[in-house]
Amino acid sequence: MESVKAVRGMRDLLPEELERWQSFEEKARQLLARYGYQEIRTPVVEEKGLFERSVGEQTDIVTKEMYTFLDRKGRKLALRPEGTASVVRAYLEANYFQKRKISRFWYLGPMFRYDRPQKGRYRQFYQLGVEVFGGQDPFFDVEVMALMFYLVNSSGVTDLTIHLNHLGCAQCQHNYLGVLQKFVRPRAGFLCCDCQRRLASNTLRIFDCKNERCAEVLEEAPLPGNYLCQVCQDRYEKVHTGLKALGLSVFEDKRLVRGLDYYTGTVFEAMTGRETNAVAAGGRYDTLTMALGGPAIPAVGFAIGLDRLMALCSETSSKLPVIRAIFLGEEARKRGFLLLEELRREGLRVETDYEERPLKNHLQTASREKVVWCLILGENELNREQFVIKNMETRRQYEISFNGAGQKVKELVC
RNA sequence: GUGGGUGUAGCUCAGCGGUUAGAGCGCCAGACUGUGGCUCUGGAUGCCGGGGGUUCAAAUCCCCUCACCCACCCCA
Repeated sequence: MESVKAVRGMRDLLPEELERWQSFEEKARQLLARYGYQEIRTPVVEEKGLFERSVGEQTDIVTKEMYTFLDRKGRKLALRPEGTASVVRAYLEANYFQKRKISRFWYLGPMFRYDRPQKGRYRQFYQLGVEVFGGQDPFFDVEVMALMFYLVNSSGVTDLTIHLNHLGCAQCQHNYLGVLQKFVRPRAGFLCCDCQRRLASNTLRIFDCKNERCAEVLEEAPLPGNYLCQVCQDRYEKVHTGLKALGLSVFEDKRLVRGLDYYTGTVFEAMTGRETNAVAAGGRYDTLTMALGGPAIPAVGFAIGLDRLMALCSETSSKLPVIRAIFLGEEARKRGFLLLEELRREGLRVETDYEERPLKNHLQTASREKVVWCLILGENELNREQFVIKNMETRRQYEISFNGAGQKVKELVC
């Protein structure tokens, strides 16, 4: 019979790998708490329309990468392809904008996109994201980027550069698009077919094209940064100097644009030396709350691609030392079982296979599995009301009496 | 969605029309009855990814399919 396998693009996170994830998540939670961010959990399933209205009806994400389906009542639903839309929806639905001036949220969870699977790209992937609502000041942008920087840093990936650009407010964007189209239209014939398509649907994205001829054509093209109004220009300057003041590595990338429609103003990506893909990215989206039927609330946020980040870092977690218990004889086994419970209550990690095998055999197994501490309990020890703790690396042994065993073992191994 | 590569033992891979499909590592047993990593001896391994075809004969050639990897695309 054919065996059942994980669905294409989906994968199991097995314990060995999860250790890295959990260790990172622990540090991330602490960091986020210190910046005053609160966790929010939104459903994996949303109305399809939510993403059409936020991510953008013409974007690839919405037109060809969403998992959509009808439920039994014929509702058009979708597995979320990203996190921001849901958080904005929840923020509006819970009326946070009436309760307090500034709201800071973070989330972590699976997102779904029907992409072709590749390294660091899965159909179910994980993002840790951050969103701030109610703040217009450029310091919010800086705060959020600093947080992104330090979060990524805490994973052990330290060769980070923030690529920074500013797309301008709605008015700047409108003005600039006119200029850009006037420039590109006469040269459209020289662009690749992907870019021809982008021209109509998502003009800004032509700057992302890696095709050499397109790059050549766009060499002379007007850039969004040069068509900013005075207010946007000032804001951009403040963001840039703010990041520099923190000593973060920043690269001003005048050609940086983003794939989601909702970005306005500041946009940024976290790049590492080893990867061409960004490991985290985000930006300001001051008009999104309105697009989803709410009041105008300025907001800024980012998301970290955890699958990519975890593939990059070699996190070493400080785990509890493992104590492997070995019992010789039935009496020792019975008494030992109680001893293990006692040690666990002290917070120690102890395990055993309960098997009746020669001591040599047990030690060999432990040695192969790189277990550092063995607990040995046989008749000899039982008669003296004690047991043996052996360090497999130094080969030293310690005799410990049952009385107050937990504390003594703890001192020894921790 | 487009193009290319790879699927053989638990792992890394060799075999590329012709005996019963191999190596290294790992695994199991023994030498060695309460003290391990070394050594020696012996042992088990497999729908050769799946389906179809060509052939006297297919892991090997052809077609289809599935999965993984790489690049594009997309994006974090």
